[in-house]
Amino acid sequence: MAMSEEKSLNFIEEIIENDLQSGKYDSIVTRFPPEPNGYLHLGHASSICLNFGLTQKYPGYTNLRFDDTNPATEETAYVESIKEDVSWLGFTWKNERYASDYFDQLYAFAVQLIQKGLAYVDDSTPEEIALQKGTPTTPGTDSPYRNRSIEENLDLFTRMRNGEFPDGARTLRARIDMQHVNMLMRDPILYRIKHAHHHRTGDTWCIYPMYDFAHGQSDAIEQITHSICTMEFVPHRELYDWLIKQLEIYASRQYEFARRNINYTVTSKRKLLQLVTEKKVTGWDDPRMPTISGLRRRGYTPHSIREFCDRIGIAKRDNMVDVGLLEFCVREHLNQMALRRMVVFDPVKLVITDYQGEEWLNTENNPEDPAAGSRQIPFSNTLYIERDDFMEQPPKKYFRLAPGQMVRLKSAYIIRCDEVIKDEQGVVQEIRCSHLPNSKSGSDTSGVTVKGTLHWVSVKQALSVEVRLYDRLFSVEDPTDESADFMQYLNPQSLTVLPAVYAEPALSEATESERFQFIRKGYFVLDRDSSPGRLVFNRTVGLKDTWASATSKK
RNA sequence: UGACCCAUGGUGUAACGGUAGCACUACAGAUUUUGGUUCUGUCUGUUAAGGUUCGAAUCCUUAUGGGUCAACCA
Repeated sequence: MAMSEEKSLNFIEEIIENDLQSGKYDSIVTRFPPEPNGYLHLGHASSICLNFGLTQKYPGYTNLRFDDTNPATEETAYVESIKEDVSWLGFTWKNERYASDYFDQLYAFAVQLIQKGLAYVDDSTPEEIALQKGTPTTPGTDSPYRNRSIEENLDLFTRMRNGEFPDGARTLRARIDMQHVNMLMRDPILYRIKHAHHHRTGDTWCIYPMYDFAHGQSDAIEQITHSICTMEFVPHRELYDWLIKQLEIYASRQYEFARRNINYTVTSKRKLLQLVTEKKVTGWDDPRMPTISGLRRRGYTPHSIREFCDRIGIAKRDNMVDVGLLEFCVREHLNQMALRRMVVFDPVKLVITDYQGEEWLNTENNPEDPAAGSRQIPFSNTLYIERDDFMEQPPKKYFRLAPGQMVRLKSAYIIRCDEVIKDEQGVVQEIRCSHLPNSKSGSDTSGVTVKGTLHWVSVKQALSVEVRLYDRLFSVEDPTDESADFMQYLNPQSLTVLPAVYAEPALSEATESERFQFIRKGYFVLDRDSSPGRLVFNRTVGLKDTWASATSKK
């Protein structure tokens, strides 16, 4: 008998299982450490799902830590949005922490290093420091201030803290090795002077620790067992470990995985910010943005994003994930939960000449989920159907309406096209049909089978709503390709607004928490721009359309 | 002219010296009151050359290709 399938572990899970089995740890602690200088995006989702997922799978917990060591770029508004996004994705952090919580401790660590002769105050200018650094292929040179006495360093560092020097006048540097092959080990800057207001500590400080003197130390303070980051931090690991050793603090370990790249989009805070500031999108939560808030507004479900992160996995090699997988994940979830509704985007009038009056027909809300129940839809002899559901001269295998051809109207009757009314330009104005009275859905005794089923809306009860259709933001797979500025690859057709389409009346009660499938059209969600008299729907993703892809190929 | 990281179908990811598997995509077919869903099937892969071994995607060497490193950013 087949055992329950054993899911293979990613390399970080393997490390953790080894650590747990060897007794190195009884439980683990991870952290998600965003800098509050922008909104979270799909790349962060991967890290969130990894870090939080690990402590759901293994004993332990995950902290949310804001890496707020640069007051120039960070804001409380970003902190709030990050918390909202992590929660929305479905994760709960054990402790909410800030690197700025540790500024006193970090300062004490720096003093400790000075006392051990492992750090010094440098008066060099940024240009001089850059020169001293050397290049990856040539060794660096010592700063003339490298051999100051411990007393002088202590005095200068205190005065730096006391605000006696202007921005950039001095730095605190680790005293390691200017000849080191790893550039990061060439006396890295630990503290810089910045007379700036911090979103949490206000004006208490005018010196701020650099990433390398804050991140690992915060990990140690929180006793993070597995500090997971992306591959570009690999060279930092040596410095991370050096500081642990010299400071004699808790030995957190850093592990790196490759950042997930997704085609037809960008996931870099800098580029996303540029899209916002240059008004190429309406904001961080524009439904075309790969931000969590954008995806949320677009109608993505937290579950579908988690599923996506799970499927793309974690590894160390460069990658370019197909955005089609994200779309697959959301379709899969929405198919199970979305309420079906009928909406006609590009209407043409259809009259059933041998039908009188009106009736309300019963139809299921979701064929995948009987528990979703059913609703009533109004039917009459004057309807709207999609213009492209009719062709006067249909190609082969066209299952829709054509002169003399029969189709079923979803949840209603089978009809046959008898006559087409056109204007002087030859544009179809009205399609006249007759119906099979005994073909009513649920009680069909006609014995007739048809290949096509069309969605429709009764003209008299039709609701007018706005629909916004989104396409990928960029028209090339890799907009970050250096051969041109990424802005040049923006897809001019990324947004299509249909200000007035015709919807069945049940949609008037739509709420933002519901998801809809407009039958044969795609998945939609109510946008917050809606007002009582003016409903706006965002298309989350279209339905798979094998007919359209087959016909476009010809 | 250096150091470090990485290399499995079109894409993502497994195989831990012993049958190259899974998913997405694509393409067929069946079912279907959504050309959706579901079901079945098909195509496509270990960067290269040496070496170790009874046996190599896996270990070693070299080459090739991609990426990272010279912010008082994170």
